Amino acid sequence: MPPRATPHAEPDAVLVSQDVLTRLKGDILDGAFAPGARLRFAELQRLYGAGIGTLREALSHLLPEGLVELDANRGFRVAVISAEDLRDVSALHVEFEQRSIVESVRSGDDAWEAGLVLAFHRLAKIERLSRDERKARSSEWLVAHRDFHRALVAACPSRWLLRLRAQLYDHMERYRLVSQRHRQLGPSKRAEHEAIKDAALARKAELAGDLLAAHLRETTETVLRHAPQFMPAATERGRARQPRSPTA
Amino acid sequence: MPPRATPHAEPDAVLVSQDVLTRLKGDILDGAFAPGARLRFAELQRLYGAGIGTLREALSHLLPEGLVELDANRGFRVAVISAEDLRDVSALHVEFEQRSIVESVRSGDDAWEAGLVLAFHRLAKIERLSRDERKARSSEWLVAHRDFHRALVAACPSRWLLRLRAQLYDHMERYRLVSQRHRQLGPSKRAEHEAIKDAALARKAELAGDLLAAHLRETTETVLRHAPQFMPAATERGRARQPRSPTA
DNA sequence: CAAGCAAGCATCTTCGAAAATCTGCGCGTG
DNA sequence: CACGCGCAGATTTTCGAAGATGCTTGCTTG
Repeated sequence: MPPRATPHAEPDAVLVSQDVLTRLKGDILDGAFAPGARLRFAELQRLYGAGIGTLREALSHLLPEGLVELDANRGFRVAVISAEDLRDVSALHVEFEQRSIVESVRSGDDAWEAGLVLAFHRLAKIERLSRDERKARSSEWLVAHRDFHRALVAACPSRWLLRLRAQLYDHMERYRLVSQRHRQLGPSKRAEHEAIKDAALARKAELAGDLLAAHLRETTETVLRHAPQFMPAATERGRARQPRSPTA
Repeated sequence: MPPRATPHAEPDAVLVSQDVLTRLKGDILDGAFAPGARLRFAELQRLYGAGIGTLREALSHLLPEGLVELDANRGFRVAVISAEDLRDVSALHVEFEQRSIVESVRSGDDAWEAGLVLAFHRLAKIERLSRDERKARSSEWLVAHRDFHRALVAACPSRWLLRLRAQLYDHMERYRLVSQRHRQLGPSKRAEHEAIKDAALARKAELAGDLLAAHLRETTETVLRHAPQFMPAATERGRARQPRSPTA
């Protein structure tokens, strides 16, 4: 599938580079750019309508996050994925989510509760829909899901824990989305989300942490179970050149 | 102190942007650019001899690492520091170092042992010197110290644990170096380093972890004890404009 | 025919000019 | 005198041309 770039989503992005960064990151996370694919400036320029310098800036931003890789004079590539990396990321991610939510529940105030209720409401509204409809509005679901999980841990007092959690969340999201391209949309996790939310609001920190951890582990298991389908298992180094796309 | 940029240190850096990145990061870590200071392109251009685009690329790289901050149309600033942030970073850093070294000791092979012995030797050679001499060769010590700590954990099988550890190490190093500008150079930690190395080579994973954690906690305590001296405690937002430097 | 070499092409990397934006100052006005 | 307005200078942001590098193809040679 030739990548089709996300349209401008946030007209409020003050900087072009920030807007490009957001869209590019989203397109890498949801697999519009396949893992390992080269990111050529000519194509990116066409897709995002930004200058080369601006694109380089956005890609440089993604470099330390581990979403793209750079080798000298050969340009940027989307970071590769592997079952091993997935297990590594997932183990740390589960742990960070758990620790974040425990601390968040313990120190959350009224504003946190309100934010959580709102985020859950938005997510539940989409998750109540039929599978087909959920699929059609998957990008909405993605944002709502992300916001819900962020709302759960938002009151965690450790900025660094949240920061690292966010990094790992991104990578897990990429694995989920890339794998989803090769299989059916799974069943809704509405009940699980609700249980976590209720535990959090009831201030049962440990319970919320355990539920969240189980929820995440299950997701990882699902992805791993389908891993061979979306990880072509060690194709030869460097990947075959992509067939020339249909052009404009 | 007007910042004086690090001279080209790695002639083997293939990309100008990578070279600039290395030097700029080093200069931020050791406080040549004070926390909160604005990073003006005119000045950076003069200091590093690189074009604006290249500088932007390097700064974009430092953005997700949390070493610089960006607000739209107002440019980049060195990330601010605070005792609260230091405690946050330190707690996670200690934990990550401990976990990394435990796993590293458990799965380290011959090559790891050799690397550790070598790194310790290099570090010890500098730490045996007198205080004055250590001060004179502080940049050498910095590299040796960094390499030693990296060698300790190098065999940890989790790439992500190592990656996050490295991020936190950088931030802790900045706190150490910025605080050191305002006080005497502390006593050598040679004995502690040796004890950690010996425990690691003796495959006493838990012991090595505990020693390392204690070593790091002590360092943080020292820095925190001197915090008021290098953290001017909430100067008014935006800081006074720096006096015009002597110019070229 | 295999290996080595060179030209041509594709692509990346660097750079600073031009446009956009912000900040500070001086002036006029209520 | 306080306040708002608008201009001038300072700074950031964007962009693509020009140079540098790597890859491929086709030719030459042993």
